[in-house]
Amino acid sequence: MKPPSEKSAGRRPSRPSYEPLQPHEIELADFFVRMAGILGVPRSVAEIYALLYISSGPVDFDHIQGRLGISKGSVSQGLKFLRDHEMILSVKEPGSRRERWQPTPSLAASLVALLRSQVLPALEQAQPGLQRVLADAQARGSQPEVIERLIRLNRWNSRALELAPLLLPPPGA
Amino acid sequence: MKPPSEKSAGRRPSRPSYEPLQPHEIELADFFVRMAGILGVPRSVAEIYALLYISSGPVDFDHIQGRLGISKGSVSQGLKFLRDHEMILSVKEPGSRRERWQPTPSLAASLVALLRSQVLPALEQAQPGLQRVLADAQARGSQPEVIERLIRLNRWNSRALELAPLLLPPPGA
DNA sequence: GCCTAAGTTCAAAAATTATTGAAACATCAG
DNA sequence: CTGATGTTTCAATAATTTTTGAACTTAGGC
Repeated sequence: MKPPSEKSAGRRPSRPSYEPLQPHEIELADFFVRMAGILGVPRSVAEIYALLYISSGPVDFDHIQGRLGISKGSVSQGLKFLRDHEMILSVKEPGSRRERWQPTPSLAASLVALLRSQVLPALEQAQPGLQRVLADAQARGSQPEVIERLIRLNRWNSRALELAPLLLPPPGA
Repeated sequence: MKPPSEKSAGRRPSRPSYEPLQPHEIELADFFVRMAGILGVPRSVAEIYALLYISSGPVDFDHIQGRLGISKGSVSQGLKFLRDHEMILSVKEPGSRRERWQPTPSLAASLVALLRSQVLPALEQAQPGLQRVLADAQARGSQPEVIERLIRLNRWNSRALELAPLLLPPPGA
């Protein structure tokens, strides 16, 4: 059913063969997967983050692929996502091209950044449109109730855009 | 290309034929669709909400189906979702079985409720698991760094659960 | 109490999103 | 330079989610 003697043996590990996640690691991964799901972040990305989160010290590409049992492509894309959202950091070793990854210090900051990156563009892009919708409704003499709703929506949008930069400035700070 | 005289004519509208969304309505719908997308709420649900939001007075089932050009099933499921999350209210007319729908007064409250309904169950279910993961890590003498992370994660979870009821009490208030 | 309008359900189809893996690319140790 | 290692890309496939529509249920007007 499976090729014998996968783990021990003093041979050079040309294809190292990684252990699958342990029960306690799976538990944590499930938690991250669920939370990520709420924001539409794919399972594989959450699993990668969970693995880094519960590992002592930085983890490299092949370990991630091996322990999670996912493809190179998924690992690459998952790391890209986490990198882009500043949720992980790479630690370069001296004599090796290999990158090793660990979570950024603050999960809270990571989450805020992630939310920002999803919500802000939507708010920004919507701004002119929403104003137009309101003007339109006023021009065509819609019911006061509708006008009132649209005014509130515009106010919300503006306030959110004003507040956003305070939450976490885009570059450094 | 299209059957002539769809709109006027004094005939009884046995199959009323509804207008598709106007440009300004589409604009608003797009906004809601994008925002909903962030939380994984389907397009059709967001569209229904947008239609109610921009309409003067309550809207009935057939209007929703007609104006959005979607199936009965989608309308039914969409309304169920919005009902379940207390985002819409029905207004019953006297001599008719037909229900007519309008948004609840506060979109803000609706959003908070929606978030709650997604996040809370995840936090609650995770609680014992996360505690177990931490205990496990301590038992097996993991790196202090990992232990520290897991402690913070547990604290977060607990605090979120404590704070949640304050945000919006489940029944009335 | 029927009978029909109003709405729901749910299995199948369509649409969307995530994952894979092979080929292309980039980088740096030698 | 060069070659092998480490990573990315992306078209194809797999998995998941959403929508449809026809059959079913329910409620209330007559």
